[in-house]
Amino acid sequence: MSIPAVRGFHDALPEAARVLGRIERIAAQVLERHGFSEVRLPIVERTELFARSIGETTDIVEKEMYTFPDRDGTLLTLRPEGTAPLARAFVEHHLDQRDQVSRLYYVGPMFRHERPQKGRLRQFHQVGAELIGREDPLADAETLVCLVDVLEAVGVPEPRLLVGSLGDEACRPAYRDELRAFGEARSERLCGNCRRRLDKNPLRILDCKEEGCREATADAPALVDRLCAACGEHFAQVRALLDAQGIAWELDRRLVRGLDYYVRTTFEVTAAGLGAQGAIGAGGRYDGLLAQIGGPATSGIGFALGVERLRIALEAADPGLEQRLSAEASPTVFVMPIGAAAEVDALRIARRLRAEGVRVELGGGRSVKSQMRRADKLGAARVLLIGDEELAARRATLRDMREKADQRLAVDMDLEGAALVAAVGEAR
RNA sequence: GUGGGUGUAGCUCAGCUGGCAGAGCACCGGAUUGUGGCUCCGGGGGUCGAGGGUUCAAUCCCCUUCACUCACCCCA
Repeated sequence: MSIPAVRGFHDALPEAARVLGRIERIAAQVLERHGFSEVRLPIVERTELFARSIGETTDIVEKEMYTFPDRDGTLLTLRPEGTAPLARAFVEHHLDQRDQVSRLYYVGPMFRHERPQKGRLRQFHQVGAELIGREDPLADAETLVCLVDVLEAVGVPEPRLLVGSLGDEACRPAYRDELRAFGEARSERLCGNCRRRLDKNPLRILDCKEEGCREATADAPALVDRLCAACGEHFAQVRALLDAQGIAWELDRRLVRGLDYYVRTTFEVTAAGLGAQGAIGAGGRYDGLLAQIGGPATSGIGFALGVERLRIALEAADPGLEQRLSAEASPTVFVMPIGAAAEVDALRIARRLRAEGVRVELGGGRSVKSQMRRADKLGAARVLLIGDEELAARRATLRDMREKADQRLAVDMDLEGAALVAAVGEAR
């Protein structure tokens, strides 16, 4: 291989890109329907934005960021997630002055320097939606409903929605201390990793997949049982709203998120077929984030979906999806010039058909046989053949590729618009 | 960052205990001069991931390295 792509940075060739594009398009449609507007934000931000918002001690900031100095020495980072940049733009442009409530979404690449594996790339794409300016439970419920709507429209089979609450500054610190004490009391049963976590981020021991740790923490106190009155009430209302809508969700008593800015409601969606990476989307409430980066004391909640992971989930459940979408992209008409003299008319007719919305592939160059093979391979429904005979008569030969008999119908080469489409399309 | 698996044609892979590198599919051309699919015939294509070592001889054995992949960690 000459110059390979960078590790973890994948090319999406037409077949894959079609599926990815469809996912993004459908998601965007649903979000627009929910009142969200798209924003396009930079891929590069100052490193301090992520350090301050995501949290200095999170895995993302500690070891997963693509960080490099700009020419003047400013530390820049390829965005590892979308919420912090959006919050930055929100603050920078004083969007809170424009409207009490903002609903914004984005689609684009994110970068994390992790070891690649199934469903995990160093450059991947997310569709994210953020509802800023509302702190009432209805906003949480509405965001979750939106997430469910997107998943349904995209066609994710049997998603599992896990919802939990992380409490806030009023109740989490006390719980953290309690959990640390709980863990230290039985630290001999925890794995080395978890022992280390006890000090820095005790909540993580709940997330460990080690059998021993799971057993040791099975009866650990749960944050959802230690919420302060305000958080407890908020969560109860969110749950009630979800239930009233018949949304299928599961309480995750030990849901932990890898970003420090989350408070109260957090959630995660998983789907089958993703190997060890089950999550296709996640999100939560981040009431302190905007103030933390120098903005107004405005609350927000949002989610992000992993586009590549959605694709894996979709294709795991429907292996024929890629092929079907490719077939749909086949040209309807293959315009085939035979000889240089026919090229002018072939190109013109192709343009006329396309102007009417017909998918047209223009052939050319090679023998009739090889052009026919190509038309067949592309899945063209009809071939419009233009050679010397046709030029002389000003009538192109039309062949329906589904017919086996060698029938030949003539199409007036000087037709335009709907008449041309009718002549080509109605011939059988 | 750690561990396992795998690197042979564009793709999927075969190649027994070292002895000149193969198949299927794909691609290109032909089988009536301007008509596809099925069939038949032919063709182009390979530094056997890279570097080093052992050997008369290495795709095969040894070392190193790189890549891909799965898993851990963590996450979309």
